[in-house]
Amino acid sequence: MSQTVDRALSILPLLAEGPADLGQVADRLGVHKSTALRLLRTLHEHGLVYRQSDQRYRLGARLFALAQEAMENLDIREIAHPHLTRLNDSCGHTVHLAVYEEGEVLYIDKVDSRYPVRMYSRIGKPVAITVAAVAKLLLADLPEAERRAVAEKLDYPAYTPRSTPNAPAFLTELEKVREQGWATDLGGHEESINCVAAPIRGADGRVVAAMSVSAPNVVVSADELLTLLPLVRRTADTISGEYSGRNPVTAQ
Amino acid sequence: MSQTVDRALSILPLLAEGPADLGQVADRLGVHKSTALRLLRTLHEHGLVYRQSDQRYRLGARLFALAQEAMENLDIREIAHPHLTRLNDSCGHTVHLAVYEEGEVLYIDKVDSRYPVRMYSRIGKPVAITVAAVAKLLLADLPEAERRAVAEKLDYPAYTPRSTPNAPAFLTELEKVREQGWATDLGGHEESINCVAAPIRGADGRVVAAMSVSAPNVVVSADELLTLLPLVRRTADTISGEYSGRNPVTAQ
DNA sequence: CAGCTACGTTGCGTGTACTGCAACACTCAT
DNA sequence: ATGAGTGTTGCAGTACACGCAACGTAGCTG
Repeated sequence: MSQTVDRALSILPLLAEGPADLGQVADRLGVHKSTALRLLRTLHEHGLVYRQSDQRYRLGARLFALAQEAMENLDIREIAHPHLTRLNDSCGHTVHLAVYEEGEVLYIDKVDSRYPVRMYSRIGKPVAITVAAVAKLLLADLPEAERRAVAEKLDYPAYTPRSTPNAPAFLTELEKVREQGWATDLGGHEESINCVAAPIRGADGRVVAAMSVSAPNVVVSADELLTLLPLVRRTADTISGEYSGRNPVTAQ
Repeated sequence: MSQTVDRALSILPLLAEGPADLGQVADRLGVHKSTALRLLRTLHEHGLVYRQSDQRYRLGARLFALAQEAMENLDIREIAHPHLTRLNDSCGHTVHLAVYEEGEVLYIDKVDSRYPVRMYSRIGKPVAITVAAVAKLLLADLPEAERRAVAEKLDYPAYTPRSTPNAPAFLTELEKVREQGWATDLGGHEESINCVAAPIRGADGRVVAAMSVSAPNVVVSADELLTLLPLVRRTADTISGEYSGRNPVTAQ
């Protein structure tokens, strides 16, 4: 690995915490000011950092544009989106699409026609991985070894009394999810929110993404939400079929 | 600036166009494969690129998280948001918030309660800078020299017959906008869409952001939309006041 | 206003760490 | 099997990134 690049890239998460001046950056990197300056200049030239009027540095605009383009290029999202909106039309609840990447699960799409939700507050943000229904599906499909490794490394925050408490409980839950081919989150993240989720598979049967429908208790009970399961699974299967290049699938 | 970092960062926009394999990256950088490999590995370690199952590289998840955090740290957005939603409540149209940064104008917030718009398709995306009302306001406030320099460098795509045709036309338009303290886009980007916009100023009077209300012709005529101008300007002024720390924030 | 400190910036010699080469390992087609 | 196409590794030479020290410029303080 390249030392110089490594140092330069370490600046980004540092600036993500908030603006910093040259001295602070140099200190936290453990390098001389002149070195930090050169790195910052290079980052600046690529638009990844921006120098605000008080001369301090913060993350730059190009970052948005890149994240943007990266998102647009995810073909799963492209394919899934119309199906997600259609599902949303017919049930009215929030629909999420998520993928797994290197120990993290992220939402890559969301449809919610009812409320003016600030979408970017979730898209791209790591999911509550130990409780979210989509996370369970994505992790359940990992190879045994990796699954256990990831499960061991995670924190298990007790969002609610129903949150997954620890790694063993999580692993047995994943096993169950794996068997049944779908997952739920019943008040595990927020007391009053329930979700049902189904996997989207590639041509080789591996899970490439997962989608879920979420609704608060006050609108529909958990049991009522579960009646949507067949519809969710059918939608996921349709997307799977289209993603694999097969003709729209009628299986359920 | 640093050559190594420069090369590494050049990989990012390259991958933004779509996934690429090692050879392609090396070619487009004009370096040896082993060099490209080392750079990619470093980027990978920082989560900025991801290696998909077919071994090709694409942009990684950390990018979203970073863009995310950068966004959250923009205090203008924080302050403006409740005012934007309130404006949206009272008029029902789409409301945008945008800032200028290094030759680009970007939307950093958007409220649209009516339709299930895919918000992220605009947030963070560079604005049609030659025609958008918010862009005119932001550019109009630049120092003479910079304004001209930017105007000269721009492309002037003819989105519609009413699009700004060239740099001189743009500069006179900016002059007008500067004088009157507000701006419009009447079908300059999309034939049937009109916008009115107002500037948000910092304590020193400089324009730090701009906000706009947009609506299609079929809903309200351009004249009708213009009747909203006082409301838009009042909202912008309120935000300006709060941003400058003048008016202490009152409980909502 | 002089003197101070704190900060960003510049030029330069030294030596590190980045580069490109060449050889290797591997997967697919033919 | 054999070949062409990948990605990967170790190594020697040298470009280039590093830290130093000196300078420029603010912003305080007496």
